[in-house]
Amino acid sequence: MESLPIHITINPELYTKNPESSDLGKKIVQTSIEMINDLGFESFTFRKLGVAIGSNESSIYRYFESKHALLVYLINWYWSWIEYKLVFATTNITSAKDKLNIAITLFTQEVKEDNSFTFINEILLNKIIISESVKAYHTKDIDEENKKGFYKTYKRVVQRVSDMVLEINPKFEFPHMLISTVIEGAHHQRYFSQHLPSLTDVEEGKNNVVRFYTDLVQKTIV
Amino acid sequence: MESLPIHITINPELYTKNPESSDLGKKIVQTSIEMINDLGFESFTFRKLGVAIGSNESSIYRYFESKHALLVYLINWYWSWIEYKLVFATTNITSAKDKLNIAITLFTQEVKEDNSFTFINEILLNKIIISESVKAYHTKDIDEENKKGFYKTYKRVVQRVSDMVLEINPKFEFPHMLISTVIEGAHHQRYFSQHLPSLTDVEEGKNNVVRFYTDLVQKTIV
DNA sequence: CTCGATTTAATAGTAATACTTTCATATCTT
DNA sequence: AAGATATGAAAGTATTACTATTAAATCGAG
Repeated sequence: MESLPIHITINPELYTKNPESSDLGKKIVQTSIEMINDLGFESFTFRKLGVAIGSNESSIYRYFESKHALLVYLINWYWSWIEYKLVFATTNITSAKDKLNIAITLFTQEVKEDNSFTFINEILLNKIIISESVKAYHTKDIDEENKKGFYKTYKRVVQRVSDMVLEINPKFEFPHMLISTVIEGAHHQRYFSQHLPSLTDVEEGKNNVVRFYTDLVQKTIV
Repeated sequence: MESLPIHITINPELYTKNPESSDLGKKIVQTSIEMINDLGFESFTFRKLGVAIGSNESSIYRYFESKHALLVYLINWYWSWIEYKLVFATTNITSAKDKLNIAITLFTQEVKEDNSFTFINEILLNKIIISESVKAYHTKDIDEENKKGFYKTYKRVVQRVSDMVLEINPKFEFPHMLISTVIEGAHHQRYFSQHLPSLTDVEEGKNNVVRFYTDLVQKTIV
């Protein structure tokens, strides 16, 4: 699975010029991931990115109209990638319970390998999702952006897994709540384990996040 | 309970000058809550607040060193208030299960009344917690601020309720994860229900958030 | 290989933000 | 009434998040 030369297509509304269409574009995305990780989203600027890649600020603006737009692009890329992994990993598996467990693991485990079939480092991107993604959708423009389809990929992933829940228990009332709780919850737990450890029970090498949410889902949907 | 003239004390590290010590200070806090709700945290500025209260920007800086500091103050006020309600509502209740249910309800229900024993509107403050609180602790300075005790109140509330979980099932491995998942999850669900409804199953007047999390906790800790 | 189109770079500029500083004035305290 | 403290007014700074203009480099088609 990991080495297939797949290609992730991103909704053209999410960029001004497709960053995949040029070396500069790829460099922008690739380096922005590193810099957002290092500096945090607030301290990251297009000016600094320009300096880092030896390119001009104004050139970056031809690809993304703002750093917010770039973050939204990255988030969409991430969810497209997760969706691909999800579909691939659950194809030909008949048991709904097995499929659901695969999905929960995918959402809650730490990303530890960069498949490098693209210019995007998935380990770092996962870290950005954990630390910065809430900033993308907690803005005053959320409704407008949602209308434009900026969060479609994420919503589609939640829908797919909610359907698995309903396959197991068609009477379960809150499948979307459950799945979005697991996804956002797992991100928070990873963040807390680094910065506010007394809010969590994560222990090195014990896979607690995956175990906790897997168990929680199984018990809740009965 | 609601009409007791209680007083909430805030850690002095969280302000430069105590806003409760003057009319101006109270007006700053009171009006900032309204403005953050109206404008969102990003568009809210001390300059705008100064205009709104007919006071000078520089005077506001004498109370809070930045708008981030003000947000952290508000969050702490909120958690102190919740802690008070929690302790009050669970005193003299012997059943650990009952206590836990009271706590979960407190965390997940919408705040609908402003007790107005203070200058703070708790309905609006709850909305700020839902929409903006993640911005307070998703910053590069989190570790430093955590060391200074900025998030102590929140952590103490989580600890109290984790202890209730352990009272019911002393072998449960992940009490902190469970409680922080419920708290953050409930905030997300409220936010999603307004802005990204396909990520949730909230319905008007059906109390779904409370029901979902109450049920989830009961099943998970067994 | 060259002409025209496209892409990128360089430079400058703008409005707003998030403060800081200084000094004057008002108010409150004893 | 004097001194201390709180607030206001005004100006200033560095940075941000862009936009605009023009020139240079590069690329692709005939």
